[in-house]
Amino acid sequence: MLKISLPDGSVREMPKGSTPADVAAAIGPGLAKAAIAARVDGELVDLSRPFTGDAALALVTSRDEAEALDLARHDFAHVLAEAVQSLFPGTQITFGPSTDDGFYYDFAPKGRQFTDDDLPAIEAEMRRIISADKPLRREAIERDELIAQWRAAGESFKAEWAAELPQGEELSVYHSGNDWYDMCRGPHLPSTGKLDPAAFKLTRVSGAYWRGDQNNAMLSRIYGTGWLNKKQLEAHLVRLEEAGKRDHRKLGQEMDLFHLQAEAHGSVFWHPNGFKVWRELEAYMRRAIDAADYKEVKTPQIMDARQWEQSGHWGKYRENMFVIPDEVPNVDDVGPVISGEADWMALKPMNCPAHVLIFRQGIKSYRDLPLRIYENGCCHRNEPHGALHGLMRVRQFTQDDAHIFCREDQIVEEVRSFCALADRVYKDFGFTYAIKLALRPENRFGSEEMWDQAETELRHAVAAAGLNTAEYGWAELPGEGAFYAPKLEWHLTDAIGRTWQVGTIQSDRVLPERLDASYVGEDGGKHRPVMLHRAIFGSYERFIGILIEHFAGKLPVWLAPVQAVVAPIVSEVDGYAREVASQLKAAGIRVESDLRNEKINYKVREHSLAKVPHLLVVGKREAEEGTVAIRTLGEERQRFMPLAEAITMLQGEATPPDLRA
RNA sequence: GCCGCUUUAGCUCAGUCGGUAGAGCACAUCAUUCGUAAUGAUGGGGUCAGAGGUUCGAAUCCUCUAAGCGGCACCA
Repeated sequence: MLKISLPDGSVREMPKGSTPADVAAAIGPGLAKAAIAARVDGELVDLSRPFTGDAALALVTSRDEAEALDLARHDFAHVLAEAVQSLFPGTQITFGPSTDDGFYYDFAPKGRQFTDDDLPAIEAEMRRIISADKPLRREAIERDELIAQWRAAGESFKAEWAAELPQGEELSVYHSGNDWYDMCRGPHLPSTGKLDPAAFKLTRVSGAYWRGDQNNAMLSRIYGTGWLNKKQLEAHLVRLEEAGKRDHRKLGQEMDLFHLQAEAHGSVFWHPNGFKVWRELEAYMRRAIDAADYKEVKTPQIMDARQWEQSGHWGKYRENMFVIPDEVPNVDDVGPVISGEADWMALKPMNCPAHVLIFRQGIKSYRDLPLRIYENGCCHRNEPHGALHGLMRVRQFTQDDAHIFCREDQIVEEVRSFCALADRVYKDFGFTYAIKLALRPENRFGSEEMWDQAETELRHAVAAAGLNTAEYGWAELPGEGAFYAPKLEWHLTDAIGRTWQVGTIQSDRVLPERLDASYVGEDGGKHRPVMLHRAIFGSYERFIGILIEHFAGKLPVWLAPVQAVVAPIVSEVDGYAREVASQLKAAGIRVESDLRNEKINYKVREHSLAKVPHLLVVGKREAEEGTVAIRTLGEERQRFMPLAEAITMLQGEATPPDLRA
């Protein structure tokens, strides 16, 4: 007999060969029905997996939501694969995991790729398989035998994969009924009928490279979202819809902030409203860097290719650079082809080399360090076309970029104080964040010792700032550093839980070396400074995009392009409305007046949709009393107050957070 | 760059079987002076993304190009 201990401390004796399902049945029919998997000695396994000895057992039911969701999504992926192979014979299966909100499966289709139009039929077939309540049965199988089976079945991707698993390893396949199986580690639900046929939806198709490598075959990926029940699915679809309403591209158009067009694709046309937000951010950042003893500079947009060669960008980054010939073209030659030998220039993709060139002017002493050089640096990068996305990924952008030149022994303190500065900034905008350390990538400059040292310093600095904790989502990301330095990364969490990588600080010894930056030390000798690359917003474009989505367009008053609109009810009080507007303007409020011959309902609607924070309505009563009726965005009530009081209130709200008492 | 889809008025979109382009909003003019999410009437506005092809005839079918969207890959 086996001794099976349960979470409540009790122990059950079970015959050899029995399974978690047998224990569930022994406890009661209700539990037997509710159980979907088992945790045996901490490991999640099938209900039908026989015990191999005495064990601690915890039965998993749909109340264990995290496990249940993952199991269900994994099963949905299998059902999807089975459905596709049944509808499209000859399609090869490859790989299909669960995701944060559902699942996907990658197929190598026969003939053509799948399209959205295929989804309804596949969904219907999936529902049929679920309704058929097919038992999911695990079978252990020896590796070479499975490879032979996959080859015989024409499943070359599966065979390739199995062939890379260790020789002689026992693998497992899961059978769905008697007519379909897939290689899988498991575990799975006992049968397809445990899935709710109304709790999933196929959402889109896309291409995906086999094993994520663009040199490999392009597969056809089908995405779905999957849940435990219909209610959860519907709640998820509502969340998607809400997220769609925050889309900065849509809000940017509605609020007349900016536009993009084909003739300058990947570059932003900032409209007057959008640029007001930009200017407010720029002013905020200037106050921050002035207070932190940075020196602001402005450097050339275009530099000679030889300079980029020396910095290493020509070798490592040229694919992403806009390169132009350095010659005055003969007017007659200016046509589709520019021929002849040309020296090359390139638009800067980064500001760092230019900042080193400023550092190099004149002799620097150790007394000058740390020297913090800041620039609102406009960079151009020729990004892969498929990567462009609204304000989030553009080809021309402006970074809040700075480079701190310092001695080795100043690194930890500089990084620590940067952490404090970044913390202050993100809190001013209402974000929480996580910090990650991106470690050396494969494609890199510099020695192993240098990377060891740089990575260790950043770890120390984060520890000194007390940020290497779970609270700050501390994690290390192997292989994700820049080609010249490891990076600390700040990942913001927005109002609906999405994360955005914005800020970074990187400790770099490569560029000072390549561009021969040096300072005179206390010993009178020449020394190499370390260069810390750092940004907080990342880029103005992207940061504004994130702000728009975070606030769903309802920017805080200090950032709102138009902070208040004065709207008279009858034209008789236009004069008073003008007076109100002019007093607000004199008080530094970004105000507009809406004197159009429209009903107040119309004006309320229009300015609400435009997300103006405060609408100041004035009628005969207000004009007589010298008051205003304030309607604040998102509220239906009105507040009546004397004009002077309203001005004080608006001034308070319009004060940037760093200037508040 | 790769896979799929899309592109019609300033915006959102309709346009059947290939027969010569429509709505709402916006805009303009006129009327209306109104108390918190759309006042009414009238009017102007289109090389149907671009190029080529099939056809008596193309927004519609085919090819190419460009851009956009969703992913993949990329992301200092």
